[in-house]
Amino acid sequence: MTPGSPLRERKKQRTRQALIDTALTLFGERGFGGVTLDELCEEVEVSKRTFFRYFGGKEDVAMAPLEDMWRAFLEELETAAPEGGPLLALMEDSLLAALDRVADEAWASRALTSYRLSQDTPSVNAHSLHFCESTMRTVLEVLNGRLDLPGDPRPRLAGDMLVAAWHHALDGWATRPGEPPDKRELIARVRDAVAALPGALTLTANPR
Amino acid sequence: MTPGSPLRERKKQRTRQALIDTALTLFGERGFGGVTLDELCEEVEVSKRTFFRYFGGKEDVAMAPLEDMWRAFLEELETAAPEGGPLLALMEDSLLAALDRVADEAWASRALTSYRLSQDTPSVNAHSLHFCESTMRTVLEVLNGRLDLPGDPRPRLAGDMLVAAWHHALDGWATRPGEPPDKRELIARVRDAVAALPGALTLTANPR
DNA sequence: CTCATTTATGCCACTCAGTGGCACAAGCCT
DNA sequence: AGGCTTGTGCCACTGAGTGGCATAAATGAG
Repeated sequence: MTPGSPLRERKKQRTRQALIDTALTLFGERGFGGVTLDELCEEVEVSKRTFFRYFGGKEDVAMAPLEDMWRAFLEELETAAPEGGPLLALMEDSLLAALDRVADEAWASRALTSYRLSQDTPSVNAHSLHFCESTMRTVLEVLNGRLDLPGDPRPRLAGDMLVAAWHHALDGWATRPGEPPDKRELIARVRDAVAALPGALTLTANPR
Repeated sequence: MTPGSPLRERKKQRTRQALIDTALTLFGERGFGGVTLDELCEEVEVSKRTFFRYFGGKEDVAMAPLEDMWRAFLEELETAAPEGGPLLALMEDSLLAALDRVADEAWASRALTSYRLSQDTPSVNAHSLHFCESTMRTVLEVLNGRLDLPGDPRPRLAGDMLVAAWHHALDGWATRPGEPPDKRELIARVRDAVAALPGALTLTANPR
């Protein structure tokens, strides 16, 4: 990010990234439950105590790429000029901007592994959902400070809709056949999912 | 439920309910993290090994009332006649039917405790969200078997909207001032939250 | 360059959730 | 009563996560 001055900071970032990369590699090979923290720490040559100074838990390191994106989303909302307009579109724009900013080629591949881990490991999935909801709460607080939002249920419901669209986009992106993972495609899928929301609301089904 | 014949079955249900009641009481007093499973098991006079034959984990016993309701929701969808109509309304009806069936006075009070625990204990919240999503996936599979649904994103997005509305209804219900907890009010709040979904989609905000 | 201060790390011992295996007891069937 | 099935208790074990304290590495001032 900003490898400018502080030597110490760079070391920390390197350690953090080493933990993420190694963790994703090992989890990808043997599954989340097939790797103990002791193994991971030994591989990175770091004490377990140190691991917990970088991550809140085992699940966090597995979801780091996606969590980083959500944090970027939050920053995007905090720094963007408070324009008016449809709330959902506003959040969508910030999400896409965050995605565009944080995602390089390596990110896409890491994010893919993260998502797959979350899909076949209940505790990781649970943690991931919790992180989303938690971030969305903060998002709504930030927006409340910058926009004139009603005290309604509606802002929160709009936020949950964005999250739903995001999850669906990610799901389609991760299970699609072709390699390699591409960030442009993910962006397109987010757009499509958000655009599908109104249709989902009124969808009518017939008996079989 | 059906205390008809098998003595063994009744004993099991009694043990299960004792675990739930005692757990919610203790968690309510000292918080989720302030009670160990050993304490809980000692109180109920059951071995820890037995606890894990009834519940998948510590979080499960805390969320048992709400999880029971979701299971009832699923049954409702499986047994109800497959009528056509707006998908969201269909799911809403089943949810309300399940709520009406499972919730007596005692349930409301237990559910309230459960929800509060989920709100101030991250791991419980995470577990709860995971359970919802997991159930909703099953719901969509069931509906796919009984209704002629498109392969679209839309059914899934509709499901997530219902979940969002449910969460919001529960939130308002749990943080409302008056006592005691009332199931009718919860039902009304679910209706309101679902009705607010279209407005959330198009909500427009102005800068402050 | 050196010393004091700050900050990150390592190590150790500990709690507690969750699991596997096996022996035992309680409900069940005829 | 008899065996048969099923639920329970006990025990030892793994692994995540935490607190405390000593050490080492970066930083800043002289």
